[in-house]
Amino acid sequence: MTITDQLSDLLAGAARSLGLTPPAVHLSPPKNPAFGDYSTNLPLILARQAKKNPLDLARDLVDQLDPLPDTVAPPEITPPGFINFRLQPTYYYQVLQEILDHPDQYGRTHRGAGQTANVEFVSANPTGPLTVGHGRQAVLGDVVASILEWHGYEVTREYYYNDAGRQMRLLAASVEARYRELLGETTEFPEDGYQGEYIRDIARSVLATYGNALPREAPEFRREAETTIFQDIRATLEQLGVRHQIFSNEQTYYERGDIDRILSELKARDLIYEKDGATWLKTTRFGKEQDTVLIKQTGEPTYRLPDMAYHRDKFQRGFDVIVDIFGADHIATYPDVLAVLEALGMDTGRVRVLIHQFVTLVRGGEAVKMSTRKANFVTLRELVDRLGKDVVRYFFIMRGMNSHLNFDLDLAEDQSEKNPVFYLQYAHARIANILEHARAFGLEWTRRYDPKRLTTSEEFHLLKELDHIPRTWEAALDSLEPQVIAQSLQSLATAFHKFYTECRVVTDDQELSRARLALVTAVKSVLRNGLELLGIAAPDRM
RNA sequence: GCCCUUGUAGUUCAAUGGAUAGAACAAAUCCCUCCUAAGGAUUAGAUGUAGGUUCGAUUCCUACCAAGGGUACCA
Repeated sequence: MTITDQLSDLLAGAARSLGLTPPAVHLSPPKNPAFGDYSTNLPLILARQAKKNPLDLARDLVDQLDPLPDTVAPPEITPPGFINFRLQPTYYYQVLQEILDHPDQYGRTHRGAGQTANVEFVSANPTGPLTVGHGRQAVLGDVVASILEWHGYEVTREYYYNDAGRQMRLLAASVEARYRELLGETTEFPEDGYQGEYIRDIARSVLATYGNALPREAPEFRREAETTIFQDIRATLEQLGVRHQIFSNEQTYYERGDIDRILSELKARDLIYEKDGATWLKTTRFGKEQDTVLIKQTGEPTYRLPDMAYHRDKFQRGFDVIVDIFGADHIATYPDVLAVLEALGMDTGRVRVLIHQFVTLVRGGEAVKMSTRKANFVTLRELVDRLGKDVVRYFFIMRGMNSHLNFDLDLAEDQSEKNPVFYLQYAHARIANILEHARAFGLEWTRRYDPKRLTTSEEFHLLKELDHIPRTWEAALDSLEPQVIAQSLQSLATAFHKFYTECRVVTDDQELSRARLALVTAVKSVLRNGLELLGIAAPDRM
């Protein structure tokens, strides 16, 4: 039980003993250190209910707070009605000891212990290389998965793609057109075809492998395209440090009959009907303005139907948590899928849908519309090649998924040297260097140290940052917003760099040195854990 | 038209309804006989507009303006 939980309980108890019914008591570290270490607005919230002035109520509440843990100083009351708690040094020394005792447990909640989670992300159809835009989702999904793992979930990272629809046919037709061009035949390039240079490369490879006599619409065109492009996608993800355990595709659900099964169940529940030669889903039942086409006039389902089959499959595989990560273009479609699953009797409360906004690519001061078909994209591979995995990952993860990110290609390379990720890594490397330096002086951090030798404001600032880590990393589990982890590491690194300039670790005073070695050792493990969560290297040397 | 997301410093982004709105880059000025200056210190600089709710609003509500996405037989 954390100190804030204890204080919350005490405050709630105090409120009840005054005859009040308190809401969830909220304690948070105030921005201004003059207001103590943790602060609550409970008197302000309860003033109306108590029919009292908040300051008077605060005094009454404080009078009822008994007994406080001995690591907490007597609380202070400040206008307009906050109660501020200050923690004793012994509390922070305990935090330090806790980290040193269990460096890999600090900040874990085990809330997911014994549970499984599935995170579906990237899921780009194999029609072209991954773009910078996909990079955001790749990193977001990977770190969300890591956060779940950190808190005890057994996580499956999954990639789902459509391999049965119009896009893949168009891809095959584009390859075939380039193939026939190579043979000198006059062909028409398909309207809306894929225009990228990589299509010509695939056509050349088809020619080299299968010769010049492939019949019209030979399956080789598609197969070769899919295989080649998928290899490229997987290699790019690998470069970014993203690994999916499972690749699922739409075709499977046709073959297994799941699509037909969904259809007949929807029919049995009177949720579909025929009109104009198409099959419609009654999405108006779910509060939409219009019904939705499930099967086109051509007899081919839209992607929604296999999506439904795929999601039901994920339910049937028994995951406790199912996370779907989509770009903003899917915002209108996932409610249909969820509504259908609900209608078919599944508990959609297990599903967490995370929508991220798109990355706007800026070149020469102007926004570039990216399109795989028109081949005016910048590939993710190019980006990772040029900037490196850590810079690219950090760039995408340091911002909230709802921000409409601007990515300026002209600045990317300049900025990459100034990427804040180096600030974090440098803190880690500096500590590694201190430890090495200490060893050279015959000073090894052992379990023996006297925490009371830590007294300066820089040391306490660091200890307080360490103290904040668990609540921040737990908040990341609730919100599945990775940027709060990045922010917590930034604050920790800032506190460390400040400490570094003000406090020398390796000194003639062996006892002081040992205490500071203990402190930086703790900081180092938290930084390492945090960087690992983000999938970023924690180097010992830079 | 309607729906979703977003408008914060010159720029790119932060800020569970809290107290003095943070950081980075860009600009200006300092600090390496000292464990790595990829660092530290200092200066200047912002909540789109108009209302509302609240003890308190960047945060919640309404309208307007602007950007991105969606608006159903592309995914």
